[in-house]
Amino acid sequence: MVDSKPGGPRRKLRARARILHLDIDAFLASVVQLTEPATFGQPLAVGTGVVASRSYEAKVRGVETAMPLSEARRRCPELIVHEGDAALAMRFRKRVGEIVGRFAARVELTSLDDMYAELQGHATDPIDLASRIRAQVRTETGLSVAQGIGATKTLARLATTKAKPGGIHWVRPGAERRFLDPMPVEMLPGVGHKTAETLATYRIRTVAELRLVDRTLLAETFGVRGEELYLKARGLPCGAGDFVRELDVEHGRPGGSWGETSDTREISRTTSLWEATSDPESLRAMLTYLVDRAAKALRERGRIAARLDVVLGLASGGPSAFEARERPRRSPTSLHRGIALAPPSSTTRVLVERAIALLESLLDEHRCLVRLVGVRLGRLRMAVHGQQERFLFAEDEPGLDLRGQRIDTALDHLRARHGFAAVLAGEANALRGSLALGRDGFRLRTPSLTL
DNA sequence: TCTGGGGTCCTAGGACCC
DNA sequence: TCTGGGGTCCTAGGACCC
Repeated sequence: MVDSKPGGPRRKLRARARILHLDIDAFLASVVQLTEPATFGQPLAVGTGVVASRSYEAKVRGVETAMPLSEARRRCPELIVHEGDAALAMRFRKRVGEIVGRFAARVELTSLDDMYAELQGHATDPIDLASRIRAQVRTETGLSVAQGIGATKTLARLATTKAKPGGIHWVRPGAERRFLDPMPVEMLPGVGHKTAETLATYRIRTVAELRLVDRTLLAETFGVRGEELYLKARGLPCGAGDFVRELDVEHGRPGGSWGETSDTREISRTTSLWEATSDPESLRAMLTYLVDRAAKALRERGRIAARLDVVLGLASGGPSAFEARERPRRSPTSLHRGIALAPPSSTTRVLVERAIALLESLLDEHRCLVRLVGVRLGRLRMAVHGQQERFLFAEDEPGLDLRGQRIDTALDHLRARHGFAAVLAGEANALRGSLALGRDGFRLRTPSLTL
């Protein structure tokens, strides 16, 4: 490549690229503390089963994220446990995104509580810019943020971990290796439990040690990820994923400067059940509800799905003792079945029908106690607008449900005005009575994370 | 201490076609 | 009647992230 030589255009680009990573401190817990004054200043954990987020006061008492709540309570008996509210959190997140968008060329919202921004040029001191962002977020939302600045996303994100809570850390050009070298390898994004374990067998524990490993050896051992490790250990950008991505114009502010990424690959909705069950009727009801929610999210993003997967999480024991005796093998903890959708669809009625068929086939083959139900819509593509679709396909095209589409359009409008619960899809109505129903839908097991 | 939900990306093996 | 190889798509599963 021409531009790979020293001093070439790519090198210049890299030197100039400046990415800011922003992470909202103790996000879900902070949202609760800001909206429920009684919890302010108290040790607070948000989550169901495990800690999704905890306040500073809980942290200093030894409560950590991802820790089972039982353990958290043991360490901190006065802990207040809150279910959280995903919809409310999303509104806070959106406001933070808007604020950052005033200061940056573009913003990419990556997860619930963090985002990347691309800073323009060298005109402004990045520390000064980050300070202004922090002050503005504090003023307008009450939230505290930590920020990292670096030449790549990886560097910016690692800088943020140094800045927590509430601080700002800039990895200046030229200081990358000094910054990375002492870190344990598992701090590099992409190095999880398994990879760290494998590296440890080679006595590789820090980034400095990782940097001594031959490039081809890494590639042979870890494949594509090995190549990425080589680059990340040097603070070099690895692929398009290390630059701030394009925005979703439709889903973000029209013509605006921030949004979610435009290339969403899949949309899934999953929930644990309040009680494990093998009752096909209640499983169908819950799956119908989840497909309806996922389909709505799909349409909001102007997408259709060419793939649908159903997942069942099994209660301990997996298949029944009877089945285990018949076919002695390690019992699976989950069952999964998927199908390609041709033509692709975003129609609730079509998607529900397919999902239920998959569920039925799983239940026919396995006798099991189910504790978790989920649906995933994948292979997403841009939707063709309804009007055009009518010209492109005949009314009787199999799998294309024009009546269903009209129903969805009406449904989406109705729900935009009166809330999701205004109408429920077919079998989902069976959940009435057994689950609390609010304006935005049923209260599922984990309200802090389920939309 | 034994557990949440929503994502991304990679790989392996099989089906199928030319 | 038996024999090749490559490309592509599909499915299932796993590692990893916050």
